[in-house]
Amino acid sequence: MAKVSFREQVLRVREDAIVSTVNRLLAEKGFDLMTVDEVAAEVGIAKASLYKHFASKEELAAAAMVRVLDKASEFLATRKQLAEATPLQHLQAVARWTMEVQLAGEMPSLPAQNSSLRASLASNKLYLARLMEVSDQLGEWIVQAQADGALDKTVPAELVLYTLYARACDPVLGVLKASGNYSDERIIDMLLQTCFGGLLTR
Amino acid sequence: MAKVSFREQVLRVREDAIVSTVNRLLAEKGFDLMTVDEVAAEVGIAKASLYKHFASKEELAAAAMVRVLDKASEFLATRKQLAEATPLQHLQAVARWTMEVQLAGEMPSLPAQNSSLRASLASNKLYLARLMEVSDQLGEWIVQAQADGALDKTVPAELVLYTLYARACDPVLGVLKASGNYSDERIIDMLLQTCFGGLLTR
DNA sequence: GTCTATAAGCTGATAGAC
DNA sequence: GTCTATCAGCTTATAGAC
Repeated sequence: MAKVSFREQVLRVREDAIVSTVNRLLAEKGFDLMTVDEVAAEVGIAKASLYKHFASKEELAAAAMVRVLDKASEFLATRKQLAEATPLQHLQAVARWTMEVQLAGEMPSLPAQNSSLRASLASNKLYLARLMEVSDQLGEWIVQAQADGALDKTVPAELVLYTLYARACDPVLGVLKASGNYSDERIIDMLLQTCFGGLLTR
Repeated sequence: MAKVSFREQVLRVREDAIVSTVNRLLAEKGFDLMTVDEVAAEVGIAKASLYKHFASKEELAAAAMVRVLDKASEFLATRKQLAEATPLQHLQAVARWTMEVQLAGEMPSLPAQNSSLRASLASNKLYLARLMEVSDQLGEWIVQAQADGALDKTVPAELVLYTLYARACDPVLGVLKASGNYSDERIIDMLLQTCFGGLLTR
């Protein structure tokens, strides 16, 4: 019993090391340029051993996404404690947090559109479950923010949700950072402004 | 002389057929899932012949992007004839046009972030030249729209530009279309609203 | 000469033997 | 766990057809 538990713990620690490495490489180079050989080498195990833990390169990426979604869930939970904050403030805080993660180089960058990954993620139970968990919490705040008049009621709640997700992996962040003209904080402030306030003069 | 001209014309027609096929496949399946074998087969030429025209898979994609940018330039030119339209109306018309192209399944879908393509495009003279051409015209309208008070002056012009480009390949369009809840026109109207007007109540 | 067909080299993902 | 195939897909080389 204790032996099994210990073995399981070792496995969990190793998987954790794998996912950490994958997360970093995905943020650095993206899914295409990350090779499984590279992951195995950095973790310090054989490539075949990797495949004992994860059935495919796609599942590696999915595991990284699950971890990020878990971190997001944590963040949402801490926000929920703040009784004095409005739903809109929660949503803006989440958007800010996702951009901070991205600019910190900790957001896995996956091909958004058609790819082998898309199909794989769409049928990954664990990923979908975490995504729904996060979406449910965000959806709650979105509906509340629309009810209290902060968010535009003519925009469907699902579009608001997708828009927030899109900001979490917005390539514009990277372009602005690469230009070197703005601090990370300024980039995030500007993106929040265009996302919530739009491009038009208010 | 006439012989050379004829030969050149044949080459141009063939390249046109290649780029058309590549454009369609990129829109359908994306860069990753498009294979060079597939392109050659659909065009009806040998793969080796393909490599006479284009040196790599990346250059095939670049050629498709150049074509789209040319179409965009044409569109900008026709808009410029409309003397009575405001700069803001021009910008909104362009954003609408890019979304129409995307929903019509004619927008090449490339991996936005880190990939072999990114580096290749960044050093493709022809692509960069067309991109700059389009950006210059858009930049003119952006500056004018900010000057006449239509666009928010506190948003740097370059961020406005990047935001418009991002809308041209926004994955949110595809997600909304896949949901089946909205017509193409409604999707575009909503995206225009959130892009220019923001999520907040006005 | 240019296009075609074919095949072979290379890299990277995946599966199986040990 | 490692080591060793296998397979797919990009790229290049070779040889023959018009």
